[in-house]
Amino acid sequence: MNIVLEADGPLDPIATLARYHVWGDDPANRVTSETFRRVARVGETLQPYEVRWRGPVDDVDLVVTAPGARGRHIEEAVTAEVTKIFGLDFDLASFYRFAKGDPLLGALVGPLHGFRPTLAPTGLEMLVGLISAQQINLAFASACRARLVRRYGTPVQINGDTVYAFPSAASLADATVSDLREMKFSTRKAEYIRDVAQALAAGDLDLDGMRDADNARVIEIVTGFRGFGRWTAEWYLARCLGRGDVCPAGDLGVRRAFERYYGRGRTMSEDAVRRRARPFREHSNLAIHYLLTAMRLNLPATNGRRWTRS
DNA sequence: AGCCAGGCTCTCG
DNA sequence: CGAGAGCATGGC
Repeated sequence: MNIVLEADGPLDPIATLARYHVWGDDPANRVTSETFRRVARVGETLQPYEVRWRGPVDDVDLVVTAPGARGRHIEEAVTAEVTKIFGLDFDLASFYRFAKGDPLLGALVGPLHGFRPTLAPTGLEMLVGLISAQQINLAFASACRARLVRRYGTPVQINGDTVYAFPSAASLADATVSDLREMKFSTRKAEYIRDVAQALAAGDLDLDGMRDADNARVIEIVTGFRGFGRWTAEWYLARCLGRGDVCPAGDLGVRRAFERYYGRGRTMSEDAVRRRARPFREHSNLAIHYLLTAMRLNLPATNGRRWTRS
């Protein structure tokens, strides 16, 4: 099976996929300088696929090959995953117009032209990633998550590479706390992962149904589970559901980025970040991802001009 | 050595 | 309620 997806607006695949390796390799999302490889879980079927890209940043085609794929629902599932992973549904043109009105964002969008946030293809993968990342440094979080993928996922070969299908809810629901502890999760995190997997397997948590719920309702549902606070729920909204009007202001990285770019190096409280982000409105998600990426790449706070409060 | 890392829960006062 | 301890491990 061979699918070509056209990006609507600019797309820089390397910058977009960087999150899958900068804090450690992800066995479920394999990135090279020319390819992205993953396994889609479609019912009982494990469908490996490879994505390559061609053309300039402003006119990129994604070429998806899925060896052995049969059936329309497999093709639709793979297309849906690629759309999320490459952030194809984000409206960059609209964001770039908005950014021009904010001198600071305006200076950052040039160097990051075509960068898009990746969206997690499945809710379970997002939630497990978020639990992994709570409180600890991202390299350690990535290592824990990778150990979990290798232990509970399923290895699949594609073009000489081994990619792991992310574990199913059922397999994580059967995991014991002591098994998960071996992945270096804390006892509590092990319980959170097992519990949310059991809720999914039992149908007590309907992640698909949350697509139609408003932000407040999603936060209410997610934070109803032990181990899931506002930070987790807001990142879920931003990086899984792709909601534009979300700012995880309590996030350490987000706060540091705001302190550097909007706080002149002075510390900002979560509430201060939330207030400063309010004018971003439906562009909040893209704005914070551009700020976080600018921070990671150590881009200067201004473009030779000084930002002044109006 | 000790403190911090993209949090959250639980326990006290 | 608000503050503070505890969690697990690795890097500095």
